[in-house]
Amino acid sequence: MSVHSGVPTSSAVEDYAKAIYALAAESDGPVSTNAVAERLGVTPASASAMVKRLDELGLARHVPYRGVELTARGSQLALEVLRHHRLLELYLAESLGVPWDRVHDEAEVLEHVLSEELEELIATKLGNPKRDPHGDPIPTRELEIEEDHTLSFDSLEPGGRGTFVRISDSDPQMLRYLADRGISPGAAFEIVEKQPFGGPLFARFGDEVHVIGGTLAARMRVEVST
Amino acid sequence: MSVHSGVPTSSAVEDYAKAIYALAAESDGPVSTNAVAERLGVTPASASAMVKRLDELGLARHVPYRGVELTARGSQLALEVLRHHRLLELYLAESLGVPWDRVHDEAEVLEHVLSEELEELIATKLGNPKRDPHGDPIPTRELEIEEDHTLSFDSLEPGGRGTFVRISDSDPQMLRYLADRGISPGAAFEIVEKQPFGGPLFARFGDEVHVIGGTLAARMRVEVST
DNA sequence: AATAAAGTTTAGGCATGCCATAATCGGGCA
DNA sequence: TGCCCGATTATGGCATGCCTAAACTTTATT
Repeated sequence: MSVHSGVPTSSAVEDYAKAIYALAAESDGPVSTNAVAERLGVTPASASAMVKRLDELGLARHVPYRGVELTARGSQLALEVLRHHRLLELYLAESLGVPWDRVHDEAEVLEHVLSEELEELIATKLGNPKRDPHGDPIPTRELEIEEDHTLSFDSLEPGGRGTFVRISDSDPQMLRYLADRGISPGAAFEIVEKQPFGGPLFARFGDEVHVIGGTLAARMRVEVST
Repeated sequence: MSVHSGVPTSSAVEDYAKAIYALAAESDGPVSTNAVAERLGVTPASASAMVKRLDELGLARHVPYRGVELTARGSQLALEVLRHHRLLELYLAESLGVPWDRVHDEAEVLEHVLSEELEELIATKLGNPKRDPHGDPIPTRELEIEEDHTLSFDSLEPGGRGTFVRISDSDPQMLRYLADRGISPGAAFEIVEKQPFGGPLFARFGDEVHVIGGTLAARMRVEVST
């Protein structure tokens, strides 16, 4: 049990704050209890109870049957944990050589336990980086985070060009799949073709044309060239 | 909740195993429930309940009114956690520059959360060290630990010579106190004088004679020169 | 508008792990 | 032998965090 902004928080509370933060970013407006439950792999009943607790702790505002929204303090907590998570991912990969697709799970555990002192030492050692190995932005010490102006890969149309920026870090298999094909954050591409009816995209990365569809295409975040 | 040797263990269980292991090493024979309670800062009632649980888990054998002893599995668990703890201490000090007297508290938390994979990477990075920064031996991957043939500093008599090996790692203030005076593990000394009635010892470390008594002298472990 | 489906919350339980109080046991001393 | 004190345990309580089942609200369909 640690304390952030005067609020006693457990791992569970931190995970809920993170989940609500992430869901709110994906589709703004209040977040449904069910969505939270699904994301965390608990039953809706459990989520409902915890959401109520976050409300009582002043971390969120919950209107029954309507959804949850984080308060300023709740967002702060989420960003604090996010900073821990992403710093740890980068650190584990760079300093300890943990494989790219394993860092997420390790960080998931350590993030709740990292002291401010260690956070600071790690950030300094890494040179206060702005992005983790998945390309996700790392909140600053002051908990400011770079705004996301990426699009999902599968929202692009033929002829579109851009740069692959990141992928949801909770999908190590996707990371490995792309890495195996030589596609990693920073890779430039051009959409060659798009199959209708939710079909895959054909995109040129360097010399090769790759076929990418399904959930993978939906989870890939890209920055379009103007 | 992790799993060691087929037994599901929580941080609490691991802490109890560690405590019993340490107490058994200090004075062999079965360990009293009360001693465990005191070491962990819980009431005897709580310790009694947990000791019973360790028994049920097959980690210890507890004979009411007689005391507790770890089983083979229990010792294994304790050594596993000890290995985590000491590797972490060394790693934090060496790779992240955490001050010598802070590493214990950080390691105390992280030891319960360290994955086998990370343990292995850290051990390799450190070159499979045999001792942590306090001079305590680190159990091997196979959980063998170097036998302790040290004596407590205050058991020595004038004329005795030896090497300061380590100090209980749960006393950062003692560590700092000694470090401030230029005394660290490996330092050779000779006992100059010993005050009677439990008084302090006068010992020469290098050129200087230091006066050391009380709990500090009792906690310092030394190796005597033959 | 009535009803069905989907989403949400409440009620009741279970396990962990801590505490305090109070009953009980065991060994030493008179 | 009997008594007392300290160690041990039993009992009941509290908080976290998860579950299932059942009740309830909202939204969609007919």
